Amino acid sequence: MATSSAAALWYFESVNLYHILCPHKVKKMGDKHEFIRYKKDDFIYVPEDAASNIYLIVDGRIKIGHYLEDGKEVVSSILTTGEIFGELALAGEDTRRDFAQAMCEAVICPLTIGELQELMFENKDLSFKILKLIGLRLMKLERKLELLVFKDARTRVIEFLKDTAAWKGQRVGFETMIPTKLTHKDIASLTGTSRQTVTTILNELKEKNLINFDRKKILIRDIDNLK
Amino acid sequence: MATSSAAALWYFESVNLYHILCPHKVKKMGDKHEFIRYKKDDFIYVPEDAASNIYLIVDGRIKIGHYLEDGKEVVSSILTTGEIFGELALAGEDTRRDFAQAMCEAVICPLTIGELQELMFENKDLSFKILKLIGLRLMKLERKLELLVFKDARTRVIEFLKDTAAWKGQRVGFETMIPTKLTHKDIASLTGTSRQTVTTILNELKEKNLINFDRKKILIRDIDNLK
DNA sequence: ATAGCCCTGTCGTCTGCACGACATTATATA
DNA sequence: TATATAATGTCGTGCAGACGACAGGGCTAT
Repeated sequence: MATSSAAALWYFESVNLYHILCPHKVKKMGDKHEFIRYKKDDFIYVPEDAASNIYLIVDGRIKIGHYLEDGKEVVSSILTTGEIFGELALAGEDTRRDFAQAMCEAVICPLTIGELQELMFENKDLSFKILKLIGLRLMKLERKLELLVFKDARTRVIEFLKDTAAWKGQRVGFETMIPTKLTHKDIASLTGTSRQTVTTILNELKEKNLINFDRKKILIRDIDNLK
Repeated sequence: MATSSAAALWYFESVNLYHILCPHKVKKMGDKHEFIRYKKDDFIYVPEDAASNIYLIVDGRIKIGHYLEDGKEVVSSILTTGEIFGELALAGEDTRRDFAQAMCEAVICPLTIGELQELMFENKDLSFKILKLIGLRLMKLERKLELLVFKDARTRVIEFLKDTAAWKGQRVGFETMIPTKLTHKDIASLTGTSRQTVTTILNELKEKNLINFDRKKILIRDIDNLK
């Protein structure tokens, strides 16, 4: 179908700011190359914090999410090395509405929006890259919304697997291996389903020999025939 | 609650590009001020069209949405005078994934992304405004996602009424009047519920004297006590 | 006018899946 | 190596809300 073949590519595009930013930063700000190290479960920021930085993940896994009034945690994404978060600060967010938390030992490189805006003034290409970055986030979110609202739990989990496979998986022949420490609870939160449902669906897929998984990885037998 | 009082403002912020763009356009491009007139149900663009323009609504109401594989229409928003659409073209969208359709006679001012990028090169402020515009869309979408996924149908409809009231309503004393020709089906699509459910909820609220409505408007008695 | 169409209102029915409860098995920690 | 803690697997129950069906009311067009 046109929607998923023609349109598939944009979805996995990414804007690699890391390579653009870090050299600049080094050049411009001397060797003030700052890294911050976080321990497991440390928060990089929490709601109501001033949104004064964006962050590049140098190493580790970061969970982005927020809390509902009843205290329940909602995970909106889990990011790893090379990815960026907190970018809404650039688009005018003044105080954080979400939180960012290290899921393990992590190293983060922060950039103040001041610095970044300065860089953007000089480097028009960078401005467009950032615009693209945020636009991409918007498109992804639209897709997620559609998935969550119009598809049943099973489809949501499957699409999540496919997306993750395309994003982080290593393909060998027909099989795609996703190294991941995501728990069923994480997947549930990411797909807007309950933990039990995820367990059931995953086992059903394993049963049918469409996937296999253990606590360290998920293996998709044939990504094009997963449905 | 902190979430809805402190954070309420950003949500209704808008970036008025119209006033920034049109003068520029006039100055720069001579009097090549182009307007296109659409009749009811005309499409401004449809999926797979090249995404080469962004559009300012001069007059009329435009529906933005897309189609599911089964042909069902999903409305993502309904925009009116002064608002902008198609802005993802700026962020790297090459072909449209959604459609834009006139809901009545409408006048639209198109700008090619080429033109706009030129303007952005000269006018840094404009670049930031656009970044902000897209960032704002992103935040709105995040809110919508949360609403759709974690709230029940009743809350969704109520929040929709509140948002729309804040956005387009005219407040007189305690009452807020929303002039609108939205059908229950439209509201259903916008809130991710079924038409019947919308009808029922709206009538329940009318019953309780919290709102009143007919085919032309919705009247909210006391927006702060609507729940 | 009058025919046709879409909008609104109100039923039941049926189902996906959340959620609690619990057993079982891994993993972290002492 | 033992023990606490968290992750997984599998029930049953309950219910929000989608959906089909149909009836009446209001626009619109001819």
